[in-house]
Amino acid sequence: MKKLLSEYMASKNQKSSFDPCDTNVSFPKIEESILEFWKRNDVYQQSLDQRVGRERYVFYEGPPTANGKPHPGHCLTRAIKDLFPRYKTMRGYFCERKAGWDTHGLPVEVEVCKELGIHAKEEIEEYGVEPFIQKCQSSVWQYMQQWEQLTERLGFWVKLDSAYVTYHQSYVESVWWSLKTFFDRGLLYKGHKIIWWWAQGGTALSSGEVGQGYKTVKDPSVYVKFPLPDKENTSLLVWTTTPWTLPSNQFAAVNENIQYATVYDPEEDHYLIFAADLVEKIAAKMKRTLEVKSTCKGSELVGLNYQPPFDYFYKTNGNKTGTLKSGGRENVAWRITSANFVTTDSGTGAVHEAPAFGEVDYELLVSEKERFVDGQGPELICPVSPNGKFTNAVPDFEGQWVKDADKAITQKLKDSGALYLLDQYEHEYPFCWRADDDPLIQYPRESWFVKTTDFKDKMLANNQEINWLPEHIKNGRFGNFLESNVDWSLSRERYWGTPLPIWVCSKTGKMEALDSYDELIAKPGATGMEVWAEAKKSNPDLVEDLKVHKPYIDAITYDSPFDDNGTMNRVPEVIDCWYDSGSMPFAQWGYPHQGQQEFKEQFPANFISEALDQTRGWFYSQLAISTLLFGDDPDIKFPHPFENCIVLGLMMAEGYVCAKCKHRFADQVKKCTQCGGKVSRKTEKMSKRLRNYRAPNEIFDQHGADALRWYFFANQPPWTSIIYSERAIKESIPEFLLRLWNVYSFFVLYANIDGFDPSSISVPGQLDAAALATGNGYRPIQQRGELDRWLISELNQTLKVVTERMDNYDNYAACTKLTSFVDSLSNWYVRRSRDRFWAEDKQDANKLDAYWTLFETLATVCKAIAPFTPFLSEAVWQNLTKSMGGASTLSVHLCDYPMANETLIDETLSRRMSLLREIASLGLSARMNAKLKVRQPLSGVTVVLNNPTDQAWLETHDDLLKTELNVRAVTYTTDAGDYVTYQVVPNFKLLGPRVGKLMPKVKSAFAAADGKTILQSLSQTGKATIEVDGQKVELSEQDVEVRLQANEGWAAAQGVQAVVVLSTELTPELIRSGLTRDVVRLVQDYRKELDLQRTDRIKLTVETQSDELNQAIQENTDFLAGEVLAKEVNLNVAQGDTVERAIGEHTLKISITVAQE
RNA sequence: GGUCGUGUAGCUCAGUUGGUUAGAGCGCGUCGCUGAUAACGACGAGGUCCCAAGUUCGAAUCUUGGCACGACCA
Repeated sequence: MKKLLSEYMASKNQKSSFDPCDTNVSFPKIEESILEFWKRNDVYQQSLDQRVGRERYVFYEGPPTANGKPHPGHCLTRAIKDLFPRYKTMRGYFCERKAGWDTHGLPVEVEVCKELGIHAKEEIEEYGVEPFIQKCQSSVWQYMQQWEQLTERLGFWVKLDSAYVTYHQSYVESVWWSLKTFFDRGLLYKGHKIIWWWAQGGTALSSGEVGQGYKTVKDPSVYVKFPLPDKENTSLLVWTTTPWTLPSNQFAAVNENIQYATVYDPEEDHYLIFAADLVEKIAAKMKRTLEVKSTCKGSELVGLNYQPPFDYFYKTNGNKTGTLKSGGRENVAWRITSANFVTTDSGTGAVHEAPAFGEVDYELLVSEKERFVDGQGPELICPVSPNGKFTNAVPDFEGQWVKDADKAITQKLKDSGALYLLDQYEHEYPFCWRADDDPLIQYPRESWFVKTTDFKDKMLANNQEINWLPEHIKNGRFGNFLESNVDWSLSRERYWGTPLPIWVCSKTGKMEALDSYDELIAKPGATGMEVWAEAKKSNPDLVEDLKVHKPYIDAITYDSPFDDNGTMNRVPEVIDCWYDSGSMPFAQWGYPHQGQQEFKEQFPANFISEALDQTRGWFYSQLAISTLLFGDDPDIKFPHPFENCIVLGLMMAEGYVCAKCKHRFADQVKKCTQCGGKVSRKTEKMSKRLRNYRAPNEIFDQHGADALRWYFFANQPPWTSIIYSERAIKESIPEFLLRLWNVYSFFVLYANIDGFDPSSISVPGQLDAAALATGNGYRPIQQRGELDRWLISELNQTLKVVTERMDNYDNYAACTKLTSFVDSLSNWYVRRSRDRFWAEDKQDANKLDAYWTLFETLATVCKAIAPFTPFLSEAVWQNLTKSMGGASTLSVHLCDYPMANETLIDETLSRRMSLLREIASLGLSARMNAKLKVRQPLSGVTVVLNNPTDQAWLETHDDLLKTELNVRAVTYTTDAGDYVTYQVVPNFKLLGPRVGKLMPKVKSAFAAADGKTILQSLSQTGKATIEVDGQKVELSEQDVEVRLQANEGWAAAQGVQAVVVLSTELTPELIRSGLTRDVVRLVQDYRKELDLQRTDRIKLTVETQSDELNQAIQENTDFLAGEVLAKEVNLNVAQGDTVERAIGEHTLKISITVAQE
């Protein structure tokens, strides 16, 4: 029955259908050759070409910045971005994938500054904007090669050579077009914004930068009296930790809903108003007794005027009033207002407001301003210059750095009697991350804004139509962010960015926006183009795109259309680089100056995916720009510019940290190499600084791109945070990739031995069912054996689920299904079919069925996993189709995605087979429990089913169970007598709603009742009753569930559907049979020890004093000889090299000599 | 401080509209197989489903309040 390896060796010399495959597979090596194959045949392009004219599936690439090395997080993004376009392409869509690069912005400038060893803005100016920009432009491509390499190595199919680049002229002009549109529609305006300002460096810091520089510091904490003219001898007690902002005070804020107390301070003979909850605390600080005279709600204080502690502005404007929109007049400043951000957590419950130096303060000013008729409200007071020093508006402190002035200001408050209490306050305060000792200040700067708030409702409506994965992003993080939308602060006082395309008239200050370079230079009186021309002349390598950048674009001026003597100059700002990337839906085509057709066909995107950190980044910038630009167009429906968005989780690194010295290790170590401390596992944020992750290339080289991809796709839904651990990646290989590979190599091994030749198919193509049907010896599925039908049924069931899940962007569930199918394929189909592959007759129909079934399954699985693991599937496909000499589809990636043929899904068979597998598993479990190893044959098992429906079918599979369980007989019974107790439990789902509160009592009634009686009644009459509290509850068959309980004293195992009971009685004959198997095992071990070839035939001598063993071997000589390839078996005195072994109490000596052929 | 998310086995994670025996893989242990063989397979141990209260006949699942962690924002 078994085939000799020598035949296999011989078959190698014949023409074989498949290249033999190495069981010691190296996936990385295979992948390299597949990459080569794809490149040679331009397979990606072919996959597109064959879909031209089909419905499009539009993918937008969120542009990465290539000025840093790619890290594992980028692998995940790129893997997901590859998966769905590949899948959709196979499903028949036309899916072009244009790459893109984000190139502008502060991070690029910072990199260049680092390289130049400078950091302040002045230093950039000193170095020269022109060479600086040129450096930025080239620095952007610093790691380009690594990015392209990663992209290709990961198998991310994307058009790199036609990538869009945000600094390209066409891109910039497209962005200009959108800005001009906004400008012309009045959506672009200039306003103030309070930003974190590095005064010494003269630049703003982004929130990310600010976040890096927090330090714990002690600041003065001052409690200041703000006298209330309307209340005699009474002050509002106000608290601040920035005394330097007091000269700029404009309001005091209270919370309308907090209770405020008027307290009397006998030592000062003065009344103070502050939050009632804080009276004790402040009294304690002052070490005084404060008497509460009355309390009131904050709302009663709102509107009162006060005298600020400094009168630099108050003396001229203190009594200024303005007309309210609601009618009436009110003081424009130095008035108590309400603000709900005021709390009693610290301070006094009354907050000093200096709108110039606090973002919330500023918002308060803006909302105050809105209450007044235009032009009559409060104006911003800012007596500090951008260098952080007081101006002459505050003569007492003029020229002092504000933080230094804190002391003098506090002293002055003391002198004037305004200071009530001086304390210290410890808190976190931001410092410049580049100049450690420079505290940042909040400071107002002029900035250009996009009026996104006008479109809030439209953006929300647009958002509602987007399919977010995970769903909670829609109304959670992203929705909330939209709800609290503020106008987009667009401009940056920097150098390397898209210039804001607004030109101002030198005479009138009137402005216009332009949207192309050609339009600019064609303007009447346009001059300054020579600056670029000269730069280009002296360095012909300069890329043409730089001419639309600073400083060249700034050099160009033209005659003002607004005033005959005026000149138009560009405003100095560049724009936020997020605006660049958010414009890609149209700017990637240079729309509308060019690419109108492309835009029309590829807007909006069906699919995008980025990580969670893009919520306020690219996801928002795209949605905002798109909604503002196209939201009013009746022809463009929501959602746009993207329909489905997978929001990826953040990637964590697995590391090991020493508990003692905090030293970090990438690999697991037993003890800290630095201090010998205990090292424990820790997952934390990936960080370049900690170097707590392995470079992607190392993973590719050791485990391969498919391993990494499959790990990403199959181990968790993509939106959970993913731990990037080499260990985990490695461990996920055997479960799927290797298991599939083993099945495949098993197939190749035997197909070659038997000369199975699939090239008999007349038109192979994609090896679909119709093509296969023409093969030699191919029989329709229905005519094949049960195992084959079962496998094909499972296969189609799998395809059905996988396509359903993938259509819902659920790659995780799809992979789970594929994994379980490959498990069934390997551990049931192949395992149970092995002897068919070993069958003697090469033309045996049953054998050919096995080949065709496995071949079809492998080919189909190949196609099904192609989007997930493109390399492995290609490698298998190439070999499966090798013999067809080009008549089959060139690449698996040019195939259509396999769809389920539902007529081949046999649910009954599927159910039965899983029952059979369960019984086998129970049998093994019972053996384990009874400590009866599988090698020991048993006389039989008894299977007790709790539902006899499938018994007849099972009985036809006795042989299978006999082999699996090594028993001589299998019997089924429904009356298990002593083995089993029937337990009848209520069907809670059905009975629960019906009996309601009676349920617990029903439950105990069931427990008390005799299961057998109920079952009998049910099987005879179809119903039964059970008594609860004197009430009768009618039961139908659906109302109960039967459970079997294996009784004590039997070697039995119970499952959900059956109990399997072993016959444990061992006859001498059974024991001898088991002993023989033990001998086989020992001999095989010894063969291995002797390094014998698997094909070597031997002469075996066994010497033993045990009569029983002698008898066993004599009875089973043929079996023994067959198993160990022995030409002869002797029971003599062992000679030559012998080993002594024992089986239980039997000892034996074994000697082996290789038999000559 | 706010918002969002997460908390289930040693680890990484599933868990469908609430239904009473909570799953998978890895790891670990025991064993098997030795013609897929530097593989492979079976079985097993391991859980206060973060805590508490509530709703319900019934809660890992729903509600509320805590706690812890993470992210974003302030």
